[in-house]
Amino acid sequence: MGKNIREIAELAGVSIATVSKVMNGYTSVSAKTKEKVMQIVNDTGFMPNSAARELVKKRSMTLGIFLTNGLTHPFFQKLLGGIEVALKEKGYDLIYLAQVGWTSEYSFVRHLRSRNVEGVLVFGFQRKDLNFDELIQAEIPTIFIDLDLSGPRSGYITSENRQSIKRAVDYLYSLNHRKIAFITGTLESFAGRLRFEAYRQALEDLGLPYVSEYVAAGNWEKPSGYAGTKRFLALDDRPTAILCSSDMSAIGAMEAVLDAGLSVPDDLSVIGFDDIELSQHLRPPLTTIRQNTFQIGKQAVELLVELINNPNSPPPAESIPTELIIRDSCTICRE
Amino acid sequence: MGKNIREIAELAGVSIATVSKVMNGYTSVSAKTKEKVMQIVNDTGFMPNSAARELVKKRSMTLGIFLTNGLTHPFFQKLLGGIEVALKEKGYDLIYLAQVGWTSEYSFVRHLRSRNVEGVLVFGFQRKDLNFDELIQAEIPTIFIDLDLSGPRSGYITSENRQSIKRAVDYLYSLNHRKIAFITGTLESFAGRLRFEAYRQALEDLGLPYVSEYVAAGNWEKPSGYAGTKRFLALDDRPTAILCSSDMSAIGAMEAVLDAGLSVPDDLSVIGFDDIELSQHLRPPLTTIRQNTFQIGKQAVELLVELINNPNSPPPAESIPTELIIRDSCTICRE
DNA sequence: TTGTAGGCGTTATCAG
DNA sequence: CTGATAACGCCTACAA
Repeated sequence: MGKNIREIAELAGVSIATVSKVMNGYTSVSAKTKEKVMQIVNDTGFMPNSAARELVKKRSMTLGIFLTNGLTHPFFQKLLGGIEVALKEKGYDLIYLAQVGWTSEYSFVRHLRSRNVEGVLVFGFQRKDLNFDELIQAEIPTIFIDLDLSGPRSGYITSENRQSIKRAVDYLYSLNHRKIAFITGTLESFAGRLRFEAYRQALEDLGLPYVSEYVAAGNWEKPSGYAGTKRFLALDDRPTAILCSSDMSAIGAMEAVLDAGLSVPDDLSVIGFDDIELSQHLRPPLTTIRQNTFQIGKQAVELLVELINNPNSPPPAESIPTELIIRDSCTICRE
Repeated sequence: MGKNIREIAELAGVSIATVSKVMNGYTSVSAKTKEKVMQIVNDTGFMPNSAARELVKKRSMTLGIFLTNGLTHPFFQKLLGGIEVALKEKGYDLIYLAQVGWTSEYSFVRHLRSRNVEGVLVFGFQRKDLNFDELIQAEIPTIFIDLDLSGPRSGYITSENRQSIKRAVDYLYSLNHRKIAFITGTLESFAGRLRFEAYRQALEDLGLPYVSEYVAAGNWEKPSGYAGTKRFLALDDRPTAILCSSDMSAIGAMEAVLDAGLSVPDDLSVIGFDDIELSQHLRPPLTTIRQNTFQIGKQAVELLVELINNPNSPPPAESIPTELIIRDSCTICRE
């Protein structure tokens, strides 16, 4: 069934070395022998055993992926799409290690090494989730997605959070809003912190006061948006717009407004962050900041491969631009 | 950095054979040497090179996965949860072969073999999509998910479509509905056909007539649900409930009802199939049939491993029960 | 242009 | 109980 290089060599009437040369595209093979070998190779469907090749070449053409389990967020889907495309381009396969657990005796890093994984993609984690030091210190090329970690052989990639938030605040401002509330994401996360900081900064840039009542701590999820908004609505001096750190929390915000007998956008404008599939189907369709998730995935792989091939390339720290998608959840403030 | 077995042997002052024996849990090693070796192993973080091991043992402890839309498949994430658990249990890793299309010169099967993949999970395909014969005939252990294909070394696993649909129809019936419309999934697909058949059967079981105007051919997607429902609404004798083959088409159905100035569930009850994340956030929250995706993933791996380890185990054909999640999109029919 | 042979890191057989 | 040593399938100097 599984033929090996020796059998191919025999069938073609040449030596093993010659077959190997043909398979690896060496030029020092006469056209005639090359053709003869290829003939056999195609007939038999021969393909070199990757384990054997790995052993001698010390390259597995395999990238590892390490993600939080159970994350069904649409964000990850698109990310994977981008990863896949780049994988094809670069000729790598992707292995998912059913880790025995990060801390166990057989650590993740050991597993990676044992599998000869050339590089790793990490996403869905927050800084405090795990001790990534071991991975970084192992100097296995690594790209963290949405997590600002780096080391001699690792770096990160993320959406341009700062600019995005600023643009959204500016947009609201241009719509005459002056009382802009904010619902944070998880503040333990890189993106959550950054977006919050950016909100404060954007306010300051516009000469708007920072009002702590206008900020609600959230966790990306819908209920936190709902709860925060409810609190905003109970204020004497209500905000006129709410900027949310995620679409899901924006959806919660919209529901809270609705449940209070008010309208989006007439009584309150709402902006989300992500542009998940659902957002365009909402009523009203949600104005939001679209992350170029596909691009993030694609570049993550490209950066990783660069890191692999170039041992002294500096730790990457890439930001991917976002886009403000204007739909119908914001309107001019008439106050 | 990456120590090999020889260095471990030297450090421990034993032969490589002994180290190997310790690593593989042989009993023919004295407690003392074993301890000494383990000491070094733990200190150095040594783990045998899997490529070398693979070469001699002819087992890669690797399972492959093959998905329709690649990594982007919507259910992949959910499936992965279950897969991961079983993977851990069984000690396998999962590899995604990105560098190859099904039809290319270097076929999928060749890649699988070259990578020494022990078994494959196939997901998201319809029968006509590809010629799976090559895979089946290659006798590489395979589990098809939601596709009723099998061979000497392959079988399938799926949700219990029949029962699920029957339960939904019965539920509608218990709510006094007698005119129950149906939006099909792609009829080329295994699940699509089965669900449709089950709908007819359920009607018959209840002594309800089959009305062809109450059936719209869909393709799982939202627009097909929208279009079908629009047609239903134009009927003189409108149905009072719509059973959809997927949540997405149910969402389309709900929108069509809304756009017609009617209400769900007061004017029309709607049921979906899948219980995607989005469904609980709809207004009204969608009553739907939840697939136990986790369990499917988990069992798929378990069946596969069984197939791998037991060459003459019969082709599996497993059905995983579903659950009717009752939310607010159905109500009692007052006609 | 072709072939020979050593070595990649392990496991497994078989003597000691 | 321990240790040589021959595979495993392939790549790559080096020799012919």
